[in-house]
Amino acid sequence: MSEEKSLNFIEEIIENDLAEGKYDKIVTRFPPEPNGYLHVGHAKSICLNFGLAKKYGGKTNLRFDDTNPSTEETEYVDSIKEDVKWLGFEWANELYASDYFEALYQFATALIKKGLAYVDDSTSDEIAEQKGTPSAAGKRNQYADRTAEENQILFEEMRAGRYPDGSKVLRAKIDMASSNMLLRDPIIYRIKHAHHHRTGDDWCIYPMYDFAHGQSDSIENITHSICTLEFIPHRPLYDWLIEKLEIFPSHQYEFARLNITYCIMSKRKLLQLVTENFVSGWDDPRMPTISGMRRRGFTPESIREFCDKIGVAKRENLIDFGLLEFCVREHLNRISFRRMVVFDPVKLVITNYEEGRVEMMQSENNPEDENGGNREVPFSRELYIEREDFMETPAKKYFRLAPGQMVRLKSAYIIKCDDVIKDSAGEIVELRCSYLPESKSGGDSSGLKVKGTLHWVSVAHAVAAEIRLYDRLFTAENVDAAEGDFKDYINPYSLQVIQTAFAEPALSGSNLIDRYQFIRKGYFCLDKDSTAEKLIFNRSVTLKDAWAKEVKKS
RNA sequence: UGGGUUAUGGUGUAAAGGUAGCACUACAGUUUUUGGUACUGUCUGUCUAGGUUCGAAUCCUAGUAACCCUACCA
Repeated sequence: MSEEKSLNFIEEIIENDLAEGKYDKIVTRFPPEPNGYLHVGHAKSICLNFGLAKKYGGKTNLRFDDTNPSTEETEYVDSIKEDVKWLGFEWANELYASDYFEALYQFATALIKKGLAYVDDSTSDEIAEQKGTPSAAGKRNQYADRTAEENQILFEEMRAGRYPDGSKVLRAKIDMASSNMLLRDPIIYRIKHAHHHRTGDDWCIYPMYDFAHGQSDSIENITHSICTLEFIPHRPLYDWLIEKLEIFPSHQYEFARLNITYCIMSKRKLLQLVTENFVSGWDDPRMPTISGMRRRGFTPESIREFCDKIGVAKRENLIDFGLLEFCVREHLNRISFRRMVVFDPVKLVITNYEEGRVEMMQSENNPEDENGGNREVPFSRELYIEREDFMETPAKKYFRLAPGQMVRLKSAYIIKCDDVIKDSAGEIVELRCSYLPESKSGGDSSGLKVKGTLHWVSVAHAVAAEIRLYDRLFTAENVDAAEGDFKDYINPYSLQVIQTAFAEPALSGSNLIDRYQFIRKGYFCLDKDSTAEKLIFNRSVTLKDAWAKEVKKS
């Protein structure tokens, strides 16, 4: 059987907890804030949280962390649900931090009663000032001395809308001298007279992250609350609140977020790319968003495989984008239909092939799939081949077409180039070739072996298509570490459009879910911009190209 | 002389005192009607300096580096 895979540190913690009988079942959650679209970094978290529950027989909630009405929208909620589902996961419950606003308010009241929270009238500047710095302790102000009764009344009045935004906050009373800034009497409620996408105008005070997240975890009996490294300093506060509130003890564990070369993973920056029109939208195929990758033609299987391969640990990492591409190719190779499309055509005439004759050639849909079947490809006297597949004076080791040189036309005949026709500018306009009738695919009795095989499309049967080729969105390997503004590193050539490529007729019936390999070109899928009149294909990823490497070397 | 976290090939990630392994990348080859796929092989690594031990990536001591923490964001 398969060798047992080593556990990541979170799996180890869970297996220990389970072995000790700390829990019967584990409960995890995926807690996005609905203020942007999900990206591949979220995919890592989704695969982790849902994957753990699946592996250890537990469940996972989808919980929207919607405590800041000024940045959150229903559009984002909808996109997040769609993306999680598309990735192949099912949540046990669809929940919202805003469902708990009343419970959270009661928790705050409990803290006030215990003398562990107070209403502070200071301005935000004053609060920042009194907070000190990492190396200098903060100071408590006179508001911290208010009685529980006074705080209770003030907090009720805050809720009732008696005070304007920013005039008062509720703070936990912990330790202004703590070396952990988050324990220096953190703000847990602020006044925001803002319309919330779910609770409307019911509230004008909203809990802060630290007073919502852990409490929501606790309410849902989350056993393992998994987040990223930057929340490590929040853990003492997370634990403090649970302890003082005497509620279900959820525990927080932190792992390193995903970074990928030539990508940005900050929602703020991605939003900027969208609003400033550097890309066509959140689902632009160049975006590292789940919706972008979906439109690009990446499969959920390949993204899950990627998340599995990158592992889970606590050290900062920068994953090679090539690994994602590898996972995409690996899956697409198994499932995609092979088709022929010529991007940059040059006409090829087979002089000894009868005019008007058309043969339907059989070509396999997928050599990786024995049961994949064949499709028919029309062959005739006039064809298009790729301009780069001919060289008048061939480079060494070039085994494509050249004067006097023979190649096979994929699933058809072996041909030989006899003549090159140029226009007055010296541009090649036509290649005149002859074919070997006895070399037909499937019944080749020519005895000849040729090194090159070319893809082709019959001129008379060609279907026009637009092709969109994508390259990395940024020119810097580590965009976040690069000097200056990230927008300075946007790759101006990240999108290249081929207006008119020529496709074999089988492609005319394409639909959005089909995946293709355009032979010798790469993996492609239909774009949603396609119409009945116009086919548009996105390149998901190129094929590995040994010849390109060879050329680069010299 | 603030606190916290992390250091293993080019990139990730394993090894819980006992052969430094796996994947990607790179390179070389075999097969091939895709210069694809598949297959085979090769290169490259324990942050530094001491110490404990028969034996250290792992334990101890002292350094070094990177990242995080001073939002009424999450």
